[in-house]
Amino acid sequence: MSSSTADIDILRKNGLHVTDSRRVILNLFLKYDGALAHADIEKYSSSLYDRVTVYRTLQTFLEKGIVHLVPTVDNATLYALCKHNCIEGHHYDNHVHFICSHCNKTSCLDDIDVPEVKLPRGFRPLHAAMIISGICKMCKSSN
Amino acid sequence: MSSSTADIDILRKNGLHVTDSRRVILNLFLKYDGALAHADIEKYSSSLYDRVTVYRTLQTFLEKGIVHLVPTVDNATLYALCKHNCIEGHHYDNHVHFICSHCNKTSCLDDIDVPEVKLPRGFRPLHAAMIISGICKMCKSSN
DNA sequence: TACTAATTTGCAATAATGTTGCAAAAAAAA
DNA sequence: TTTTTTTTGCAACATTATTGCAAATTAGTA
Ligand SMILES: [Mn+2]
Ligand SMILES: [Mn+2]
Ligand SMILES: [Zn+2]
Ligand SMILES: [Zn+2]
Repeated sequence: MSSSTADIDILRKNGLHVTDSRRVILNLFLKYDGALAHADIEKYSSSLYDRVTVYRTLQTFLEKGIVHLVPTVDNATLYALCKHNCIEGHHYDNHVHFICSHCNKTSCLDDIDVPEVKLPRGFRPLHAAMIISGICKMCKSSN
Repeated sequence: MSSSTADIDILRKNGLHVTDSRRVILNLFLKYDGALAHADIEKYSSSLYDRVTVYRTLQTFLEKGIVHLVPTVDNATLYALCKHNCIEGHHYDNHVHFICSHCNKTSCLDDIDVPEVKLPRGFRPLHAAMIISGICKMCKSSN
């Protein structure tokens, strides 16, 4: 059985050294289709790595444009894979984020752009984020 | 000179005991037109009250519907006065929030509703939040 | 006003989350 | 294999927030 090297490719493409922790954490994102918190990563990676290593790995992924921060309403720090053409120093994350109040999963709706809004006179917008909560596809269909 | 009792009225109307800290903190919100963080309150109230008292006061105001939490992109906890008909246990805060990247002030755009968005099949929306960053009215006009 | 009951406050302890410096370990290059 | 560079783990520290409890304050009643 040949194991995939998609993770290695992504690390190499971004000029990062290939290390155990980076591979494991990146694979969590590749396998789980949704946003992950630091605590999730500690849990799913069986506490193999030091907290600080996890923080630093996420920070590195952020800087390289491998993941982006997900806006939240409850002050949690969430990370999700960038699926567009984010590069070092600049993210292109203007999609809507959805959080399910049933399963608590936060998803990137990568194909739904944040809509334009007409602001009061004098306000100049530069960036917009949108968070929609409700019941997700999976939870709705499993009823 | 007769000092206003708007703050006392609000506290009474919400069935809260009238105390020094509650009056001072509520007046900060009434005078400052924007969102405040816990640290702002400690600063502007001249550190008169214990941190814990400030936390508990904000929590009480939240529960009564006197203030609402403001969504942020940088995981800061911000509070702003409810200007609509929020009541104990239920907020009606579906307006857009604007954060100025110049003066850093966060404003409630109370008259701008969060727009509807067409979601992928299967997602059922219950609530939506929107945060727009850019240059605010004051900063733009003072150039 | 004085008294009483209920609520609120301040303090100390504790928790959760995140950051920094530095030596040891690991990865990449030579 | 050896050397150089990067990454990791650990300890210490910082910030933000929560809890229990006794003292102080508020509101209602006599
Ligand atoms: Mn996203
Ligand atoms: Mn608001
Ligand atoms: Zn769900
Ligand atoms: Zn401004």
